[in-house]
Amino acid sequence: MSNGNTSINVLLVDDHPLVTEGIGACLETWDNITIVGTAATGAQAIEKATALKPDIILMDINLPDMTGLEATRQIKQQTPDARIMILSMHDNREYVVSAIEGGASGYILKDVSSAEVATAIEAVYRGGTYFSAEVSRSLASPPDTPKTDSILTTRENDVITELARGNTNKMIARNLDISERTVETHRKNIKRKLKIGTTAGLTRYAMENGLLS
Amino acid sequence: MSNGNTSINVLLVDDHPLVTEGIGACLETWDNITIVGTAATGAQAIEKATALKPDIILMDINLPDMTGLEATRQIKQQTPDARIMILSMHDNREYVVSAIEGGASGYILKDVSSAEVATAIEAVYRGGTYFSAEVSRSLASPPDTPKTDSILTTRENDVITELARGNTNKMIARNLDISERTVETHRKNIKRKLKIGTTAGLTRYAMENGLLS
DNA sequence: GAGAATATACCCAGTAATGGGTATCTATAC
DNA sequence: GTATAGATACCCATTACTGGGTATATTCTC
Repeated sequence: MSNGNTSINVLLVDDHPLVTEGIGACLETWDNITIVGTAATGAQAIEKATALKPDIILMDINLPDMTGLEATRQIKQQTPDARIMILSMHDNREYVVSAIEGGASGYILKDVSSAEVATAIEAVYRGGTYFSAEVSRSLASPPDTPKTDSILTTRENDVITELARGNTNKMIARNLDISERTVETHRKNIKRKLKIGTTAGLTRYAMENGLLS
Repeated sequence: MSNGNTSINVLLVDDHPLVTEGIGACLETWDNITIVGTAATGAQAIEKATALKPDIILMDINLPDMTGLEATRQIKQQTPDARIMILSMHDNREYVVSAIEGGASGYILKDVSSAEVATAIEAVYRGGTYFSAEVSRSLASPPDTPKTDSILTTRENDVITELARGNTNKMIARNLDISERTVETHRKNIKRKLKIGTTAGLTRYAMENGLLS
């Protein structure tokens, strides 16, 4: 990648000097990346972000005084143009979403190569966002709705789904090709099993359990 | 970025020759990117993905025979290691999520610079995922529940909330210190305004509009 | 074979809700 | 003063649903 680059100034934030030095040494082998500073706490990071005005801040999540996410939020508040990438062991969705919402432009797992980190830095420097592959997968897939392992029978699930869609017993009977009395009976059984006494309650249950997809 | 690169072979998929040629010309100015082929349809893309084995496939969403997302899915099925980036005018969340779920490693808007595209290509080539900034923001933030600004009156909101909690008209009357007849009237007005005919429907509405917090 | 679960269907007397109205009072805007 | 909106309340005939049952047939498990 040699199409006219200037040096990207990077501030490294991590409370482990071994990590800071290790990553710093690796990145400095890339001829358009310069490590302009390091910080071991969130407060230091915030201070040096202002003082050094780095192009990119590489932020660990676990800092002794505050989370990297909180430091990110504060830095983005005082310097909205700051480009912050999170470096983390964790790929869980909540962290990733919080990081993006807090203004982070990247989220990299610590198990990737320094080449990938360097590429990520350049990608973010150019205005995009970068995520390790596992991270973006967890971002795209919300946690499954907990489907109860269902105390309702197949037919009862049919009936509650119909009911929650607003169908009368008469309509449900027609839709499921059974008698209205059967619908009533299923309805009674559903209420007894779920200990829910009203149509509104059953509707809520159906929604909360993903029966209305 | 000159730390030991080989050339990245790129297949361009777009049904507009101007786009294909334009992007192709821009990318070829980067000395580690080679355009090894172009395709104007999904079927061609699938065929050339197998024949040319490019490192990266740059896929437009709108193709004449199938969506770029569908072509992506099929290519990933036959070549799971293929790295596909979507090129699109659209930053909407459904497309982005579907692209990731279909196996895409990147999603770039067509309004970004060729430098950003080249960087994205390299980022994806190295194993990460890349998104234009606007795209990752829409990915992190599910659409706000549309809170209607509210065609229901204050009292009507009270009643629908009570109703969705499963209270009978009698109970609602007691809770709100009004007559049952008034509850019925409010209920009629709510249904008319929302064009929703059933308790189940109103319950769903209440849930979807955050009235049951 | 016995028992349980599921699906189907019915009865009874009662409650709950409905659509289509009507009406009054108060507050606000013009 | 007039018109409108919101809150309150009512009437009527009807539909929808309910709790507490009862029952039969089928399938599966022990």
